[in-house]
Amino acid sequence: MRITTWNVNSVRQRLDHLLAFLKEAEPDVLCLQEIKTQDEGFPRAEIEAAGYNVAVHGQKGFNGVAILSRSPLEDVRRGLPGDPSDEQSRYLEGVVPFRSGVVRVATIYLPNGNPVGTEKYPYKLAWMNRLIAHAGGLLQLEEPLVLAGDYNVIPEPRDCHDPAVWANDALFLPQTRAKFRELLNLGLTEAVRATTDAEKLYTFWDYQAGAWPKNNGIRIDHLLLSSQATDRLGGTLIHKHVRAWEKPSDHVPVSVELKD
DNA sequence: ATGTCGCATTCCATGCGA
Repeated sequence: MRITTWNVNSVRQRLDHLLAFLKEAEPDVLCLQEIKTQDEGFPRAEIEAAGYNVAVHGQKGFNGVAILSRSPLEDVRRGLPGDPSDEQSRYLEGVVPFRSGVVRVATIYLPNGNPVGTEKYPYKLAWMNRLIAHAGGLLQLEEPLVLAGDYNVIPEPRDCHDPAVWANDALFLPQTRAKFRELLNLGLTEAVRATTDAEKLYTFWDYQAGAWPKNNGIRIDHLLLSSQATDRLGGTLIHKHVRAWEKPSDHVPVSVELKD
């Protein structure tokens, strides 16, 4: 089965691209981030007409996540546990059938954290701590698990065009990358790096300063797999051509294939 | 490292968050 993550930067602005991508790539599950709408504004009918079930955790204006699935979603949980006062919609999980059992899939929009020096960076680190705690609990289920999303983390220097530019950025600070490693060290496998050592693999290109034509990108959209999912890992794909579509998102979809 | 985009409101311009 194919599981894909995509930060669409407004699902309503990107509906044509979304429907074209579903038809082209035929993902079994598509995790969306930055839908930038409340649940009522989500284009549910159009997506259901394309053959997908929908689970949404929306928010007015910013953030917002969703999971689209060919099979009905079960055990849907909205929001990341650990802070009842957190009102930002950045996490949603559910399970879908896989082989004789299920695969659990989460869509994640991890806080950006910039500007560093404001309350935004501690919020990012606290959110990562909550994700680590929650992922640890999910791993105890010992089932195939895919944590997919926009992590707003550049894991290593080779994951950006020019590391010097990002040295003091919340996406690349040593503390950010250490937290990301802490998550991986629970026993998760980052699917793209498990399947390729290629250089200049990016998933995001800024709208500004000609970043796309200069291939001045960063790799921040990741799929993290439990051991039970990693055992079925068949391959990964960064759908780079989508960035060249007219009026694109600044992120492109990233897919993992799990062998049936 | 700033050549852009999308959202909301104060609503035909500006501030905010990427």
